[in-house]
Amino acid sequence: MAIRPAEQLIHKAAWLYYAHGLRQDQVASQLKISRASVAMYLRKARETGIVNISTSTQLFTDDVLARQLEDALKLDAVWIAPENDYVADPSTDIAVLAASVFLELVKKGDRIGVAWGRTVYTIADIMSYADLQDVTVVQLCGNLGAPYSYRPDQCTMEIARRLNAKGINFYAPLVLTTEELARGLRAEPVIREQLSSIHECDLALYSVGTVDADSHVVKCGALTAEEMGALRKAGAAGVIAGQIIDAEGKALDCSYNRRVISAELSSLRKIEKRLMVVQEDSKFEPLIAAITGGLCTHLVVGARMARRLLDHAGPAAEKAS
Amino acid sequence: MAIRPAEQLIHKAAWLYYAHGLRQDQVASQLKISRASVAMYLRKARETGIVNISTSTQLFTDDVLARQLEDALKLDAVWIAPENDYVADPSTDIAVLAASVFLELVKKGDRIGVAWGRTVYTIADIMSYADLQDVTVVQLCGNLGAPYSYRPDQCTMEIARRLNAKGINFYAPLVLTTEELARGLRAEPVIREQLSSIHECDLALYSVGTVDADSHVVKCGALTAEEMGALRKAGAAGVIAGQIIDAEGKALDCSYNRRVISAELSSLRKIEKRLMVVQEDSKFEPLIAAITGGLCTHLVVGARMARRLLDHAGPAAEKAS
DNA sequence: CACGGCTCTCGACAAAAGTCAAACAGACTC
DNA sequence: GAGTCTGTTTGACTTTTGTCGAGAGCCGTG
Repeated sequence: MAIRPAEQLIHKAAWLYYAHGLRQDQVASQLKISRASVAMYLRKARETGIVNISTSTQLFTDDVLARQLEDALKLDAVWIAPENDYVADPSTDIAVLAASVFLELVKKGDRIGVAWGRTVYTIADIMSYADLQDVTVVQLCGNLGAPYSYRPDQCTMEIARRLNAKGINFYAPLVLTTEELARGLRAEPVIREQLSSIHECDLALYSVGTVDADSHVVKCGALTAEEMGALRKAGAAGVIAGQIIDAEGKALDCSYNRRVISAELSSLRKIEKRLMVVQEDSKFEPLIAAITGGLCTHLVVGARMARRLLDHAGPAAEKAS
Repeated sequence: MAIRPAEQLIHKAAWLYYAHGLRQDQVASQLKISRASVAMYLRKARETGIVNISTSTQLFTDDVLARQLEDALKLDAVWIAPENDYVADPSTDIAVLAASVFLELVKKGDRIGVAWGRTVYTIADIMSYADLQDVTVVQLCGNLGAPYSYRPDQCTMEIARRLNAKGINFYAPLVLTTEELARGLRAEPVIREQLSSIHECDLALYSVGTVDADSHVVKCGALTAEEMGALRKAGAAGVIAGQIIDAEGKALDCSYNRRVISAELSSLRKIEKRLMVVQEDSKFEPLIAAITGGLCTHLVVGARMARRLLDHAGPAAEKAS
């Protein structure tokens, strides 16, 4: 397959069509090919990120609510997806917004840490393609062996593919059976190096998980529902990158956390931009915990959740002032 | 006119169409308006920069020639527009390319210095709209009083308008009749401040002018053809932001330069990214002078000019190594 | 309160873009 | 050297989008 001429043609077609504003038939005659081919090239150009079509996410930050939340929660930026409005599925809207925001935050040369979960995978799945140079996407936590559809490595690789970036996977299980084994594995040079380089990321993308029987970590088998119940009694408030956090956003002192291979929360906090995306209303408490723990600087939520957060933070803020 | 709801609708339409990928009729039914209105909103969204369509300029840097030039001339980046190829007017192609490159180089929060001339105005004119926040566009040199079509303030304002940025004009003439008056004016706090803040720019956009009777500065009446002839004999090699430079790219020691109100070359050199765009083949010597003087880090030229530059620099580079 | 002048909106038509099956061209295998 | 497989190109067709003039709503003004 002659890859070069094809690539060139795609670039030229995209250039003439999008930058010069020619029509497809004009491009076709310039390039001496059929218009149908031009249409195909243009589709490829869009799919591979040679052309970038992005909408301003301004609309969602212009919102007064977003500004109030930024102040109340001391966050760098908040985006709020309108809910029960004109879009069929509100949670899709949040993911679409999150994908746009994410793409807006990524810069050339960045190193990006990606966690996992349904939310992250949904974002990856609808994210448009881009052609960022020198971007590296790293996995923030260990893997699940099971054939589970939102596996950490899948999330990482899919996002890397979309950005035309390098994806670095984490070849270790998320959770091990004994603390000793986990300690040993963390000490392995390969793993050690990867874990210690996480704080060098410029941007992190994650969501937060609940700590009930429906929790992601339970459904994927990392914990049983009973174990989760016990952890909950012990103060578990949420899940970040596979780790259990308490209401203060600190790693819970428990056997499970000691058996997990994942980025340390302190490393995560060193990442400049921490983009947290929450789709479900049920994640209110976990989200509060994550924010309290400083695990989030940029936030994408739905309107209902935003109002709840403000109701929660508002009184506290008033008290403080 | 209710400006708010209209703006909101444009945003929503753009969002549903470009981010969610709905069809226009679907957007129309969601928003409960006619499809024709949706089409109109989308056009407005594109025209105001609410949506951004940008093509990768990769194609033009991938060129071997561009790489060779970068090395030979010690430039940060070079883009080469293919000439006598498939596009009708090669100089338009250079301007289109320059506009894309320019938009790619601009970041949020940047301060941009803009000079003037036909090239700069052409670029401004075909540049697509963008919605950058907190961008400031400043004029690099004084103004022409005459109703001339590529006036410095017009260049600045047009680019500011396209970027949805703040434009800061320079309310002083480009050239005065006496050196004394120029000194006095430069000492004025308003002017002084503006001149001294130029080195804080993150990006500069300019071209270079010739020093013959056809020169821009002659045509707009800043200099007579005779004066220009004399300056040429005295070593003038090009014009940058209204100032005459010699073959070394230094400001020529002459009365004219002392009567000009413009950014000092040393300030220009402090700007991190100096994007120089040259359309005409006749500007070879002036361009060499500008590059020699370190007034250019990013360059956009046509293929013919690129080859001439390489022929010129190539032997010298070989001699050096 | 009727009158231009203004913009916004809509329906209908024309133009442009997307899609598909079939033909085709290379590369590789046997 | 024929056969197969994969990926590209094309013409014909369908769907989607752009545009234009007519009409509707909305102000300030006389």
